[in-house]
Amino acid sequence: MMITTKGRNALKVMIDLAQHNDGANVSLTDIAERQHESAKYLEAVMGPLSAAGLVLSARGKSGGYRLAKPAEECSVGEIIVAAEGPLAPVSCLYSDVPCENAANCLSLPLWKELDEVIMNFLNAKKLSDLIK
Amino acid sequence: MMITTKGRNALKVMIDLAQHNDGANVSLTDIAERQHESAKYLEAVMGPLSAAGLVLSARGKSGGYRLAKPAEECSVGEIIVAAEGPLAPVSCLYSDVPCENAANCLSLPLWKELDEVIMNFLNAKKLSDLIK
DNA sequence: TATAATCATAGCGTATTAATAGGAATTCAA
DNA sequence: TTGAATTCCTATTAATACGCTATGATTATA
Repeated sequence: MMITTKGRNALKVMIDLAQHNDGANVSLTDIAERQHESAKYLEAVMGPLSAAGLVLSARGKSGGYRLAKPAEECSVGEIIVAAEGPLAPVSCLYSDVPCENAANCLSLPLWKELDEVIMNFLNAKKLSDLIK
Repeated sequence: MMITTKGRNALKVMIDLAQHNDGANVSLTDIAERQHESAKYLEAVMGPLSAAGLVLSARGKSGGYRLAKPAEECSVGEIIVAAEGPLAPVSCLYSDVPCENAANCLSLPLWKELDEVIMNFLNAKKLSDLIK
């Protein structure tokens, strides 16, 4: 599986934030209740999103999260990548140790193209497209 | 990862078969040697390809495998699907137990589109495109 | 100062994957 | 008819990733 529940839940949370995007902080407790998820688990989901600068977080009482930029400018691609890391469809791509046969591998160009096709699609989709 | 080494090796073997597609049977021992893989492991790779009708197999001495149809008519998509099963980028798709929230899931249409984008790309690529 | 949050870290059970192993069945050829 | 070459079948193992839970520390507001 290329996009795991981690990425799916990240998108779920971002959609929820986009639907309650009135400038106020939205707490994980609220999101968890609406989305039927454990708030504790969502914490793990938010970390990377926050680190990537996709959401702004505020600690303490009446804290929570909110979108760092308008939903029209936030692509599904950056959400998924933030949550899961580069989602290469094949482990050859983005590998620490490149395949020693890469130079004469007949498949590698194919995988690169596939990766581009996927990322182009996901980057073109914006959060605002999903909540219509 | 969406396409695992099983699928990658399946494609590798199919490329090798396409490069030695003179009507004679090609044994796994030969392929394994050329591709630096264990022949035993490749056996496991061939099973699904044979079951899917992508290759023809002949047992016994001077047996082996050969392509069931010209490389121009064999798509990368069918090879990968034969080797790995439906490669849904997200587990929601092609799941035995559909998500009970599917009816009002805002992400599901996105995942379906993504799956189409991927399969359209892979089905358009033919084995002959890779060996040029 | 009490409370409501985010942040950090560790752990566990399950499933998947990659790869190996041993042998059975089949076919051809000498 | 025997032997060698080959595909087929079924386990098994080791490693890894994933989903999720749990515990507590830190931070900021009311």
